[in-house]
Amino acid sequence: MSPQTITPEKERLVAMLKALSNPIRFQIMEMLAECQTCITNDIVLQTPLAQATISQHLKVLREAGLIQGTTSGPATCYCINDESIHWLKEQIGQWLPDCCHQGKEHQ
Amino acid sequence: MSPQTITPEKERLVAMLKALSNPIRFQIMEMLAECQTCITNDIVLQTPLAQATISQHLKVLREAGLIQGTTSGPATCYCINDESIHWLKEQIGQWLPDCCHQGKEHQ
DNA sequence: CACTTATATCGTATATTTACGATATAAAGA
DNA sequence: TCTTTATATCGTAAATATACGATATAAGTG
Repeated sequence: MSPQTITPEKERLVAMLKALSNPIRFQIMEMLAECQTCITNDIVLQTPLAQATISQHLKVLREAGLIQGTTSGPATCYCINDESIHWLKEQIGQWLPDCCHQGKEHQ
Repeated sequence: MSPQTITPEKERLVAMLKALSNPIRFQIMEMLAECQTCITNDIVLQTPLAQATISQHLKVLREAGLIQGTTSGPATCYCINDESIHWLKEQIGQWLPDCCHQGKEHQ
């Protein structure tokens, strides 16, 4: 299989990168990493954006598998999907192994 | 400094992720990793897209610092910017250190 | 049962991205 | 110099992404 063949794994990776490539969503991930679990409104209050906008961004992150939401009363508790972050790091770590002398002159 | 503060480093990282979050551009990176150096037309021939479109994608990758282009006669030779890939891997590897038990139960 | 709180979704306006044909530029060969 | 080859850029159309107000839903509270 040619290196540039599109596999479901690569599709998943590109979808994750797309979700993370928006500055607001990237920050939401960092907020969630810091607070462990927080509800939509906690995030809304930490940004200048409208609730509807944040809810939409959370949906994108959820659909990329990067976060999980569980209903708790009227609120939704969001937290990072640790497995997906681990998978992402592994994929990026292994990506383009030939091109950048990894683990040789660096680290 | 709060974890979710936007630093120039984070901006650079998000810009790289954005450039990589397009399937065509992701594939171009893999093509370049395989062939080491190739000209625009080599890439055009490996995709169903028009030359103008590929040239535009190459510009995005170049502006994100992910690839470098050097003029060689009428052609432009592109290659991956190894330093930037190394930096990207390092950043992702260090990202969200608290959230995903990295290096403990896995690897 | 109102009322508050928290959220998701709908409809929509605007901005950005993506793709392409046409065209300009630049180098090399006949 | 004319032609070919390789590329970048311009203008533009179509598709997506982004943001917001309005609204619907759902769970508690008095």
